Amino acid sequence: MARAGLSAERLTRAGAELADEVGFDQVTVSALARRFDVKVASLYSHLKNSHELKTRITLLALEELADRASDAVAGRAGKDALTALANVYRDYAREHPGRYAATQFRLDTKTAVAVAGVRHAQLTRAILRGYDLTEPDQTHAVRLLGSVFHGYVSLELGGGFSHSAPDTQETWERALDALDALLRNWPSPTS
Amino acid sequence: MARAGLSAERLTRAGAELADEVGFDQVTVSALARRFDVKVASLYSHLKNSHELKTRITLLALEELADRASDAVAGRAGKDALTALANVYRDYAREHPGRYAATQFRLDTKTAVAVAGVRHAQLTRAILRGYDLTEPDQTHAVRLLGSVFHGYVSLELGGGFSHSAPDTQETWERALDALDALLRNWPSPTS
DNA sequence: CCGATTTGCCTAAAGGCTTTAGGCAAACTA
DNA sequence: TAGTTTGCCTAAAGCCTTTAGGCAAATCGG
Repeated sequence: MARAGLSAERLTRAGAELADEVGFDQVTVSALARRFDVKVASLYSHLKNSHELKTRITLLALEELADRASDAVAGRAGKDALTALANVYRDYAREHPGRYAATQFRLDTKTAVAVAGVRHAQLTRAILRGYDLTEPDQTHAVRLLGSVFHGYVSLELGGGFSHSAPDTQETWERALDALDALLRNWPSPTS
Repeated sequence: MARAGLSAERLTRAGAELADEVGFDQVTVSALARRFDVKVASLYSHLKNSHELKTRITLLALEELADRASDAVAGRAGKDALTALANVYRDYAREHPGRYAATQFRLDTKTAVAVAGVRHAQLTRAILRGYDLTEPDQTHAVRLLGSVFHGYVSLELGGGFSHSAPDTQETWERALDALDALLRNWPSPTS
């Protein structure tokens, strides 16, 4: 009986594709086995359990996203960089909804979160070089940008801005205008 | 054999409590049956299926949240209202993580989304009366505020701002300062 | 080239969750 | 109080996860 050539990597990639097709929480070990035309138990030689599969997909997505983001901000600054980074997140979520959903998966491996999370934070921090912010404002700004990107993308993906006027594309552009203006003129604490 | 006095409402409330205790996606018909010390099949007289249970919990959470938000913005304006509204979302998420997670549950009943979503949008719109924005900027601002609130709360809840300095409370305050400044000085399109 | 070992996928089976069908007794209703 | 409705039950089927143990294919040492 010929071997299927399974491996944790192949399973993870296939799982990511599956997630994009049917949704991240429909990704199951069974479904993946069907996709490889293999018995379910066979996957357990490569994966500890269902949770590990999801974790791996999450990490894959976070890395892909960070790779794209790195490329996008390279050689850009200021609003140009801001827009490029923002669009990476938005486009990735639209192209790969399942993988994007995976990035919201709660990772228990604290270190894994750290590794992936830190890389994204650093990218965001990089685009702030074009603006005149010092610590701790820079950190506040990183968090705010992360919130806006993630929040917008999630709401749009989830149908939160249900097809009403004006166009969401326009809102997106105006939101980036607004963030740019904000970063160029960051307010001091009210206290 | 004494009756347990089940009903869709009681099950929904208990489901919401369960969600806060063990997480929204651990809410199962079985777990709920155990909680009422009743056989699983009994719940199917009150609920069409597992999906309906989750949908009901979602709607419950959205309403609770909107109720709190209504109270909070009543009689306030400008930054005061902005802060009050923002804190409602954040506090609710912290007090009721499971219910808050439920609000992200994808509702298929388009009308239900509409009902709940519209109410929240209107509340956000209400606080914008204290600022000088006209359409379509008002809508853009509503969406931006929604994104920030949702994005921040999700990331904080998911451990995205992993216990690093500076304090997330400080970031939250500075983010609200920033949004206030932005709304008082909303930029015109770049184009 | 071949026997020994490792590795990969398989069968088998147990346990959990969902959902449907049909039954009996408690609670309304007249 | 008799009849009807309603609520919870037992039973059973189907799908998913996970573990245990087996056989054959791939790999390696002589």
